[in-house]
Amino acid sequence: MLRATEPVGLDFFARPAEELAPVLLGCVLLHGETAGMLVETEAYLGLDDLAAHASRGLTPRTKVIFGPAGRAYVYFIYGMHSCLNISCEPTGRAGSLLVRALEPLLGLAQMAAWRGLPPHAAPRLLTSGPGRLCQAFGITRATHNGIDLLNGDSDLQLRDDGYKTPSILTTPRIGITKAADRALRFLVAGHLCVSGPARANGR
DNA sequence: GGAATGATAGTCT
DNA sequence: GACTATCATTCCG
Repeated sequence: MLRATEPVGLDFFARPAEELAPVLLGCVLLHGETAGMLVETEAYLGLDDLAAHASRGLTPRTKVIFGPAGRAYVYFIYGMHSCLNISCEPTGRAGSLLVRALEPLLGLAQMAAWRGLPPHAAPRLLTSGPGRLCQAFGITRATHNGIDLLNGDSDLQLRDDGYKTPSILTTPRIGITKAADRALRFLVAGHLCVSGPARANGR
């Protein structure tokens, strides 16, 4: 069932976000006893993408985006939520992917506990949304920002379980006001665990 | 089923 | 001092 064994290589990540985002659908995020498969991502580019944090240039907050690929960029938003990104592009160039939704695979009860939900809450409530999945995995800026997702010793890891996503849907990004017309959101068509309204997702 | 709203704190101007 | 890559709740139809 779960073949989450192969770490993903670094050179694989050192390319543009819009190219990498659809490819990472089907990869597995691993944190201790919990694991989830990526079913929805968004690409954020560099200086010419006004919706990206990195568009304002290098600041203390955005330094991970400009750093090496395959690192976790975790930021705190709206006073209460964390969001997880994966850095890409070679060092010195900005680019990242926002992880918007996962399909829970292992440790569902653990995720529910982190979310403050009953042990058998519906799986789609656990990780469908960037804020939700961070809460379910216990990911915060303080604990995970900047860590190497490709290192087998890391607390949080990204792996390739060889799953080929049958059908990928592309839509504009969600929750932004600038550059909102660019189709840089990628999701597994019709998947139960993607965020947003069902009709727009082929469900 | 869908729209509106409030909570709440880090970051940058 | 304004803004924000969100979520849960509360309405309304």
